[in-house]
Order: sequence, then C-alpha cells, then structure tokens
Amino acid sequence: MADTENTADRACSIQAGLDVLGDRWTILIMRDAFRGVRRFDDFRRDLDIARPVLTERLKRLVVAGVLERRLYCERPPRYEYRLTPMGAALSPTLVALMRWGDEWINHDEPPTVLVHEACGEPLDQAFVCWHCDETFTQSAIASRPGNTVTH
Amino acid sequence: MADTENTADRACSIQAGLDVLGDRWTILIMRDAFRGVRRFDDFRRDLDIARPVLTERLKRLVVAGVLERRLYCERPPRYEYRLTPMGAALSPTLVALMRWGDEWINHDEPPTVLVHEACGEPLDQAFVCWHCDETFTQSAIASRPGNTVTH
DNA sequence: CCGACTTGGTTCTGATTCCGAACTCACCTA
DNA sequence: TAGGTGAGTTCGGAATCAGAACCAAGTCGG
Repeated sequence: MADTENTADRACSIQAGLDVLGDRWTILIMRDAFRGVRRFDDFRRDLDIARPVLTERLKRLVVAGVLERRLYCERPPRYEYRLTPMGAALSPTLVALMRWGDEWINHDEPPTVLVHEACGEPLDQAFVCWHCDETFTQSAIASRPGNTVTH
Repeated sequence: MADTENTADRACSIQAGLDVLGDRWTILIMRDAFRGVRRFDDFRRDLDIARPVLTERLKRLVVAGVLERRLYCERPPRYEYRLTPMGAALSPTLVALMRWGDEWINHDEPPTVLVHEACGEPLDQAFVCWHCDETFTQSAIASRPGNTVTH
C-alpha cells in the first residue's frame, strides 16, 4: 500500500476526518447527538435508520472516540451515547454545513436558524487570526505543509 | 412518504447538504477542487478513484450546482470542472473538518496548516455576531425555528 | 499515412457493502 | 403471565463499488 504518493495520502486531515465520519448516517447521528439525542431508540426513531446500521455506526463512533457509551441505568441495563470533547469539537463543521444548506439550498425558508444566545441575532462564521486580531474570509487563506517543521 | 414527521424531516439543512455531498468520494472531490484540481484525469489519479464512479460523482456535483463543467479547449474538446460560487461557499465546512482532523486525529503532525495570508500565522475559525461585534464559541449558540416567520 | 498516446469517458462483470425485516433476550409493568 | 420496551443480532436481497476492457476524438512522431 501507499506505493504511489498522491495528494490524498500526502496532506489531508479531511481524509482522516472522513475515516471517522465517513458516511451519511454517521453525520446525521452526530447532528442528532448535538441536538441532545442520547438513546439508541431515540436515534433510531428520529433518523428512521435500520437497527443493524445504527448499532454498527454507534460502535464505530465510540471506538473513534467521538461518542461515549455510558450506563445510565443499572437494572435494566440501559446505555446512552454522549458526545465526548472530541465529538463536541465537531460543532463548527456541522454548523458550517448547516449554514451552507441554509444559504444555498433552503434559501427561502431555512428550517432552523442559529443565533447568538446573548442577543438572539443570527450568527455568522468566520476565520480569525488572533495574531492580527482580525476576521476574514476564505480569500485570505493560504496553506503550508505542517509536518516538516518544529522539533 | 413523510407520514411520520421526525426531526430529520422537520428542521435540517444538514440533511439537505448531505443530499449534495452525500458520500466520501464527493467530499474528497470537493477538497481536490479547492486545491485547484480541475481535470478528470487529475481527479482520478489523485484520488485513485474508479472512472465510472468519478464520472457519476462529477455529474451529480454539476447538476447540484457546486461544480461547473466548462470547455477549455475546442480541439480536441477538453473539459474542466470548476467550483461555482455555491461550491466555493463550502470552504468553511471543509476547513472546519480539516481543522478538526488536525486537532483530534493528526495532532502530532498536521499534514497541512492553514494560515492567514497576511501574516502567515495559523488561523482559527469562530462564530461571529455582527450585531454585537463579537466572536464566541459554540457554548453561546442557541437555535430557533426559521420557517414560521417573515411574510 | 500508420501506429501509439492522451483525455475523457461508457459498458460490463463480479465482489462488497448496505439495509430492512424478522428474531432474540433481558427486564419491567399490570 | 401476557405484553411492552430497549438494545441488539442474524439473514437474504438490493444497491453500490472497483476493475478491466472498450470507445472516440484528436495529436504527435516517423
């Protein structure tokens, strides 16, 4: 394996991220988790997903470390799936995807609007440079290799 | 269809977004497009994807409106696939995913680092409220239904 | 003018993978 | 003890995938 070094191998955490999130169901499960869904059957009902598929996806998410399987009731044994810090860190990704759908697909009637809790106004998402203390858009992004440095 | 109204139907542009981005290959194709890949064979070589699959994915992306198929050479006829504005708008989503992978999976050696072009320092991504002129994190996000208002 | 090469595909054929229906099992409630 | 619920597992059919071969239009080298 890895006989040809292509861009895909070389330089991408997107690849790595997709190894975890991979398919459609997984992303929808994570979305539900952000909404507060925790129990097997709630996921199942909400997503209308087949049980074996849900079982397998939850297992993978737990192994990957984005969900935690936790016993919340001894007798009968009942488990819930909670976001780990690693899972919670996916928030910007899901928000970005949702906002994109709002803007480009459901433009007329965005089903849910995310707002700044403090004032209730719709929020935006931006790139920030703490060094310059400045927000900016994608046109001001550059990239550089990161694995050849520091140490 | 739509006999039971569950969360999935009710309120999610993530669902809508996934109808376009759907599977792993599609996201990787978009990533390559952001990197400047434009030609069929370059996608194919870079991703090591089977031709029929690439053909089908590119077609879907063009129909969805995120890529544009454009003749760039009359004789012989050659086409390139370019990001449309709708496609370019996916940038925050992919950046967020990549940064997540950098932080939680490739933590030791992030393969590529995105930086602020002006100063070369690594960038961050944040939520912004233009009303309050403030940046904040996910803990200050609330949501409200968006389709029941205005008109 | 002939054959080889390139780009950008399409068609066909197994091999995987996915998914839904049905079953299981432990426990609780009436 | 009959039925219900939460959390799975097993199994067969359907969709999807990858790979190889094929196609076509044009270009290049000799």
